[in-house]
Amino acid sequence: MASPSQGRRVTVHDVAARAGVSQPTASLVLSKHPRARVAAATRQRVLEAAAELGYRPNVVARSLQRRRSFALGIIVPDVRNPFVADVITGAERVAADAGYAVLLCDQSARDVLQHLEILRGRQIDGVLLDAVGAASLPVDALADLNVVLIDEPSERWPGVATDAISAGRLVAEHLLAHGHRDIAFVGPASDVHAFRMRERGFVMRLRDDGVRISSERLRRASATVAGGRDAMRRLLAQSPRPTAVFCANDLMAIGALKQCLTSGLRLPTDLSVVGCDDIELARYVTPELSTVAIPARELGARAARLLLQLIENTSTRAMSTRLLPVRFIARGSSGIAPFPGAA
Amino acid sequence: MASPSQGRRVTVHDVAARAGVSQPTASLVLSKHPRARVAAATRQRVLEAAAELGYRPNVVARSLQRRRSFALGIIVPDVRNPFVADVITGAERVAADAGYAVLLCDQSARDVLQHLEILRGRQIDGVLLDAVGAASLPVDALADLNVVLIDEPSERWPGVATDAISAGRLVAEHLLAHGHRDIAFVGPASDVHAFRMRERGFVMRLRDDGVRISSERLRRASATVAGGRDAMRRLLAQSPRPTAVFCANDLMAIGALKQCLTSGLRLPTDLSVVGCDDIELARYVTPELSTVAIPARELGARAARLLLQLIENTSTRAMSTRLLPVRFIARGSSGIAPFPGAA
DNA sequence: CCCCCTTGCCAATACGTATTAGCATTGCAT
DNA sequence: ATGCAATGCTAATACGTATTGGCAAGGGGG
Repeated sequence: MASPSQGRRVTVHDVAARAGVSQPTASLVLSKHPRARVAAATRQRVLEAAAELGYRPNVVARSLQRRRSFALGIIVPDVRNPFVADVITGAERVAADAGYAVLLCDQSARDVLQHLEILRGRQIDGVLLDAVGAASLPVDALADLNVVLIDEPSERWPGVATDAISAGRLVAEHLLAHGHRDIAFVGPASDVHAFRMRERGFVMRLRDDGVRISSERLRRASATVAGGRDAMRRLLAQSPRPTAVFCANDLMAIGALKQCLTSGLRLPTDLSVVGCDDIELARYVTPELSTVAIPARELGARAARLLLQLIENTSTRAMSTRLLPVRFIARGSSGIAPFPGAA
Repeated sequence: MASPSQGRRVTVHDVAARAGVSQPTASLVLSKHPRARVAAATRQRVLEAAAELGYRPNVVARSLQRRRSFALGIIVPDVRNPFVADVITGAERVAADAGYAVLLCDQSARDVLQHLEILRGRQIDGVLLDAVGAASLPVDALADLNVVLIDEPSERWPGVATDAISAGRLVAEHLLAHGHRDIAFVGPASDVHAFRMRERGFVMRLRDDGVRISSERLRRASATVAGGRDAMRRLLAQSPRPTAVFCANDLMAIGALKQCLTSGLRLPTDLSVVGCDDIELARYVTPELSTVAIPARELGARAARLLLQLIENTSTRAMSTRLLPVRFIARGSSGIAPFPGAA
């Protein structure tokens, strides 16, 4: 059994010695594909010795030799965003099942370029980039790295994304169908593709019906509850106020919704608020938040699978970024537009 | 400048060659304490060569030699819990500033023991265990590892914790002061210390005032919104129903609160609900959630700092688990007990 | 002027694993 | 018997860095 806590860990050499074979032979048995040229009896002895000594391979040494670390990095804007947490969960699960470790790289701790340098130094096998403005990175920032972009389609790197344009469009259609014409949008100023596309899909679909969003109604805010709250405060100070507001993610929407209640408005009677992501808590605010369901876990899981394929070169160079479908979910925070001139 | 993307990365040997010194000398300059015995001119040449070649040390090789990986593991129950995400954020920040990478180990991907084995194999320098029932682990599971327990005081391992007993007590005092006598508790069945202590502080303080929680009023549920919602559904099915409910964390409280609204109850008129953690969203549900503020970021940050001290042996064997203070926050979800017999 | 001590550098080795090339041994067909 | 291929193992080396011990050169005190 495992030796209690000897000062020194047990290595292949120890196993080899106990099994009465050379180190390479032990290594062959313990590391390689099972079809390696080793006699059955020998293999048996090595495996027994390893078990008896409680041998655990030293991944660091293995990494040095194989020039592979069996670890992935995942760079995210902020773990505290529930959507991001879901993506991470999906990715970590897949990575773990494949025997890979996950290095968490939060942009609130270091910026992207620093994270990338660190990951390079650690001989990381691949990197997942979630909602990083990859387009705005220096050209060679991702050079010679296995990279999968999450929610950011690109010609240059493979990725997995959601159908963000549709997300925006679905919200627009919902609001138009409920008679809204004076509509506001709240979104981050970032160059994150998913946010930009949600906005674009939204704006374009509205335009198709002759509805324009005035610059007053277009509010930039950080992608957090506080950001949504502040943006909504500004919107409510306008007269007349819009009859509907689309926030680019649920956190902002929840902040916006809260601000409405604080200001004494009733939802959806006085105003409709719609978010995007369908984080779990969207169902738990009052009124429940209308939103667009984005398969976050699935997104993370697929991204991780794609990255593993790239790493293991199983891929047929499948650079095609497939778009995961999204689905509008009508809940209580949105409804029929109030009679014009009510503000 | 950095070479674009040569097949081979630049090593100390390359730097040494370009600087016209031996590899050990280059290594000496590039790795060691600045007071190493190297002539100023030589050091200068090496540094220049390194800069010109864009040298980045290979952390894997360094780890093998130093038997240190400059990486920490953090084992958490679930990244998707906002409280946990906050802890992680605090810890990662400190780790990053000290040059350590963070391996995320979510129990939804692997169980604790597996994570620990993986971390061992990676020659991890230390492990943060957040809300893991460390007491229930096999005795030698943490042997020869640098470990800091988060929110789980122990004689055997150093840790950082919050004053969970006080958290429970404060809630009890709040409810008692508002005239509540028929009180329920919702908490997980887990052996996580913080949860147990919140419960104990709560129950004991109530008992001091002669208030007991009947077994009917003591609901076990998973520490999620869904768990809180279901538990509350059960409580509301009881007749009479309690006048106040304390949920062991905010997620459960938000679920419980939502269930009340769904059932047509008004808060806090008909029922008081109190949570614990003060996650950001507690302020954004309606009514706003009364809760106990727990300094999650600080918790993570301190834990990481303590762990780094252990690793670098700077510590004066400070095993004393200090309790971070907590603070009750009264918001709209709790108030004066309804007139007895209203249910 | 010699000795010793300091300073500055390098040769050799270690860390633990994986891989390559090659040496015996065996079995089989000629 | 003899050549040849397959089989089973090992010696040697590599991965990139850090460390140990020691060798030369220089400087100061006797």
